[in-house]
Amino acid sequence: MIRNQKKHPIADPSPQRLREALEKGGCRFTRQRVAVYQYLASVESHPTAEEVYAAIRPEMPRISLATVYKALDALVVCNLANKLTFSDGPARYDCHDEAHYHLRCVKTGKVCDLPTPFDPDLIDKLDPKLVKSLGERGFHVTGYRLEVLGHFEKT
Amino acid sequence: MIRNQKKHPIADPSPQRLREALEKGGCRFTRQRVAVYQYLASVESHPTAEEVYAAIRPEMPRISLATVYKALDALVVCNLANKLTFSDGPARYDCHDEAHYHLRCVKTGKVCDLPTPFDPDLIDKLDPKLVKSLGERGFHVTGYRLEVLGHFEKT
DNA sequence: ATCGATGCAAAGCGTTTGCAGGGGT
DNA sequence: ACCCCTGCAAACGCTTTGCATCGAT
Repeated sequence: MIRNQKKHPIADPSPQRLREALEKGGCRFTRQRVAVYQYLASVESHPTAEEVYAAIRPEMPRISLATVYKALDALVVCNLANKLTFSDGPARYDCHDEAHYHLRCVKTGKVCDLPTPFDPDLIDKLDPKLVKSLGERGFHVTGYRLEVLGHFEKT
Repeated sequence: MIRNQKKHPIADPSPQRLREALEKGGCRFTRQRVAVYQYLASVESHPTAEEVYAAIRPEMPRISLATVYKALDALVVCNLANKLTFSDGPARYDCHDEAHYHLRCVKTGKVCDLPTPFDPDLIDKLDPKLVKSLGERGFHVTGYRLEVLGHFEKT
């Protein structure tokens, strides 16, 4: 049984909750992180760091792309966001509260969520001994990630 | 049912078969591609382009890294190899015929194969209507990827 | 006051591309 | 002879880093 499958209890974009979660993770509460987090919470898509940067700049013109990367890292560390990283192209981020599967277009790199219910025990169903045997070797399984790959018929 | 889940019918490193597969894919048969392919077929690991380059250089000192990348691309195009891309770190290649799952350490980014048998029909088992309903929307599913995530107990 | 975070620029890494010359068909 | 492939170097895209300053605690 996989415990601690990534969940994101705080999809609420309110700064108070963000503050608590950042502090719990040992990170400071800053304007830049509020902006990044609120943007992430406001969109359905899974934006890249560049897209977050472009979206935030109009209201915060002096923010740097490096800061966006660092803010996104902080959110991931504090378990406020996911970094989706097993594809070509730039990493994408989300801060939704339910674990879910993703659909990725191998031609454009775009990602969207699948409606399929997430099964926290899928790994055990695939291989009932796996998590235990990895544990015996010192590897602690915290979750898994599944992407369905394909493309739209027309080029 | 997912069709064309990556299979590699030609794991045989013989140049004759390589030649046929390259020609079928519209690619020329060259010494460099033979070297890359034979090295890939000779190892258990999933080497990076750099590793292939380093392994081949002693016997072919004038080969360039760019050529290794292009040769690997040609093998992938001709369905002779797989390209495995993970977020952190370089792409890795294999030319074995079995798809498999991966284990990734969220702290170090290291990836290794899992012994768990690959189930080509997993998506249908998770959600029997998904592939069909995506097809009706013009999305052609070609495969899926699954990574088990975690870390070693001690940092 | 402390020490992490910011913003800028520059470097880093893996990969791709432009081009002149070489090699497969 | 054709045109793809090679090898070199330079550029590329994404991300991280070094450093002086700023700002949250």
